[in-house]
Parts: sequence; structure tokens; C-alpha cells
Amino acid sequence: MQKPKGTYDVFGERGKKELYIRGLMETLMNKYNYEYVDTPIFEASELFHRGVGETTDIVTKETYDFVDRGERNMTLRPEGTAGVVRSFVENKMYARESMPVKVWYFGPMFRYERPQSGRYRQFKQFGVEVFGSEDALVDAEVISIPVNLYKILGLKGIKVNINSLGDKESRENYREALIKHFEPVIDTLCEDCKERFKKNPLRILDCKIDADKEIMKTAPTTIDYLNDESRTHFENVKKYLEALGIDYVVNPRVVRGLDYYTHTVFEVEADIPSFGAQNVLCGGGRYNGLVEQVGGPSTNGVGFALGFERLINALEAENIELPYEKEIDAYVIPMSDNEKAYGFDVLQTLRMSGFNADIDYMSRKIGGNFKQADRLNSKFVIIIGEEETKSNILTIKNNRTKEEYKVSKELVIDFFDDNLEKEEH
RNA sequence: GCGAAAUUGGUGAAGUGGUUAACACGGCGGAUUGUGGUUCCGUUAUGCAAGGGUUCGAUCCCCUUAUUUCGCCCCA
Repeated sequence: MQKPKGTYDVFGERGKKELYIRGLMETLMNKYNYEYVDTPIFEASELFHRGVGETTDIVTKETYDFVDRGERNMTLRPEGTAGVVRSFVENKMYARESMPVKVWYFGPMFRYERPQSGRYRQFKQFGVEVFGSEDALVDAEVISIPVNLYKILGLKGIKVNINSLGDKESRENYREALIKHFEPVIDTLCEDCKERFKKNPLRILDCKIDADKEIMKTAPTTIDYLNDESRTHFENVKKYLEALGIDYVVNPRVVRGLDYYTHTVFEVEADIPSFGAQNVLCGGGRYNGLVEQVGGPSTNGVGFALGFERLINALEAENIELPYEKEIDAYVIPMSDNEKAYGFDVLQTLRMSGFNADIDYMSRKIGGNFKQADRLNSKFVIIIGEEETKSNILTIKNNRTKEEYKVSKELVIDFFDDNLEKEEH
């Protein structure tokens, strides 16, 4: 048996790493005062068609669709926003006394695509959504979350790209201008661009093949088509980002693939030489019309989603060591089967007092057990033989200094309290 | 969805159409039956991704499938 294409198993060091980073996310979101939400990994297919957009590739050719036993059309979620918006509407969170509603989520997403490094069919995203405020402060805050997370983790090679699509009116005007610009010359562009011209003209700007052509350089930018209100909003976003000392680049080519965006859009990319084509670490923006589209009252929204695997890839590419726990406090060695029960009791006492400890499950010889203690990076080794069980005086060896202590069983917790404190100094 | 390359044990890997698939690390056992991380000895592949074919014979040749990686599309 092999794992399905584009999936991966988490175990060992990878597991520790993932838990550590998730812990950081949780702590960070707590500081930002966002609440946790967890929505189903599958939803009615229609939600994504309506929410994410009929013309996006994500929905037209990349979803995992299935019909359940009740003959309902379901889809494994390809992104997090649509489900959270549905939940916001269904649970009437818009009726809360305190606005805005700020939430975060973490979980698996699914897209039927050809896998590559940093691109999976089942992958995990961390993201946030903020509902109910049109203040540019929120846009800037949302951008600051991934930036600060990367900073906390020590990731240096990142680049923040921002852009504004403007409100509905600005966006429409721009779209028309773009079509007018490319229409006469569409035959000179690549095949993909011809397709984009029909489906989603904004994406032509993203083309790598035609990027150097004059027609690209002279193309109108979204910024030129912002009306006064949209322009003011964007200026404020920039002002607030500057207030936080966040370096950004206004990049008119950032248009995002999902249909629901309005005003601010942003992407953070890995600026790491060894990184491949999957270099967009996270992305997001404002979606003022989405809640209404999904059936709720007109409510503004802003959010972002971050690729968990790509984050870990970036950390590895930059050789960043994460400071998760790599040691245990104590390893218990019973000399024979006769001492196992006694040792088991000592082990439990330690564990219930807040220490992490382990015991020999393999009936190893004493030598092999010391090796095992080293492999587990145990700070202390507790040897339990016939003498110890009779006298209730444990033999505890500091595995680094090799000093040996005789400690009464009743005082073992005190011993660990004192000595481990010294270790941490 | 399109194009290309890979796939040998727990890990890194060598290798050839022909009896038992190098070497290293790691694991386990012993020398050393209450004290190790050095050294020495022994041992360690459901057999070379899976299935089929060619052949007297295939891990090595051919086909199919699976997975991985790279590029495109798209995106996290």
C-alpha cells in the first residue's frame, strides 16, 4: 500500500516541528485576540461555486467532488474562507454585540492538482478572517499576522507584495480598460494568455512568458483606476503598514486568482534562491461582497491564508532550527522484571508532577539501557534494582555530569525540582 | 490537464542479464550477568516500487501502473 498521490504522513521530528509551529500560531492569535473556528472539511459544492467563483481554476478543475449516499453534491474544501463565511452567516455572527468578528483557523485543504514540492493534494492552511469593518487598520493588521509569524520563527527571506483592486466600480472600469488594451494584440500573446483573456483578463499580468513584451509594460494598472474612496483606503493601508515598520512593495501584478477580492490584495513570497516555483508563502485580501453572495447581510471581510508546508520548506531552506523540546527529564531503568512495577510507580509519580519521563519497555540489559537513555536525550537516569526496592532509596544519575545521587523515593520530586531548575539556570 | 527524469535495506548508497545483492551508518546480541556512549566479534533486504512480457535465466531489456521530483498551467 502506498499513500495517495500528493499526500504525506507526519511523524517523528516532523510531528514535533508541526506541533511547535501550531503552538506559536495559537499563542500569536491569542495575542491578537482572534477566536478559533473549525468548520467541516467538506461542504455543499455550491458554496464554493458561489463563494470562490465560477471562473477560478480552483473551482472549475481542481476540487475533490463527490456525491454522498443521500445524493448530495459535496466538495472537499479547496480553501478556508468560503466555509468560514458560511459559518459566519449560518450562526448569525453578524448579530453579535461586538464587531468586528475576528477568527482564525487551521486545517487541511484539498485540491486535485499535479503535485510538486510545496504543492500537495491535501495540504494545511493557517488563516484568519475579519468580518464587519471597512477600516484600513484591519487590512494592515491582517497583513501583519503572517509577517509577524515569519519574524517570530526567524524567517528572513520574505517579500511582501501589496496591491489594490479597488471597489466594484473601480474593478469594473479597470477590467474594461485592460480588455481594451490587450484586444488588438491578443494574437501576439502566448496560448495561455489567450485563454486568460477570455476567462480572467487580470491574470494576463501574471504571465511569465510574455512578461517582457512592451504591451505588458504599458498595460494599465489597477491603481490607475481606483476611485477616490478606494485610493484613500489603499493609502491608509500603506500608512498603517509603515506605522508597524513592515516593508512592502506595491506590485500591480498581484491580482490573486480568487474572484471574491476587492480593494487590498497581498502576497508574501519567499525570497530564497533555492526555492522553486511554489514560492508564494501566503496570500489574502479584502472581500467586501462575499458575505452577501453567500446569503448574509452586506458585511465587509478581510482575510489571509498561509501554506503550512511551504512555511516549513522555507524554514528548512534557511536552516532555521526550531527550539522545540528535544530532551526528556528522566529515563527509568528497572534491573529486572522484579523491579518493573516499582519503577512504573516512580515513572508515574514523575509524570504526574510535570516531568516528562520514560521507561525501558524492551527488557534491555543495563548497557543497552544507557544507550537508550542517550538516544532519548534523557537528563537523568534512574536505576532501580533489588537494593532500591528494599531500601526505598533510588539511584539517580545525572546523564551529563555522570554524578550519582542516592535519593529517598519520597523526595524524588524535590530532587527533580531542585536539579532541573539548576539545569535551566 | 501537458512535458521530462527518477524509484535498490531503517538511512546513505555500489552493482551485474547467470550460483549466497558490495560498502558505510544505524539497530540488536555478545566480549563487559548494577552502569553505557571507545574498541572488537556476531547478526541485520517480505530480495532491488507493483504487475505483466522477452529470455534457459532478470534487480539489471520491453510494456503498463503507482509514487516522487522538475518545468508549464494554477495556486498555499
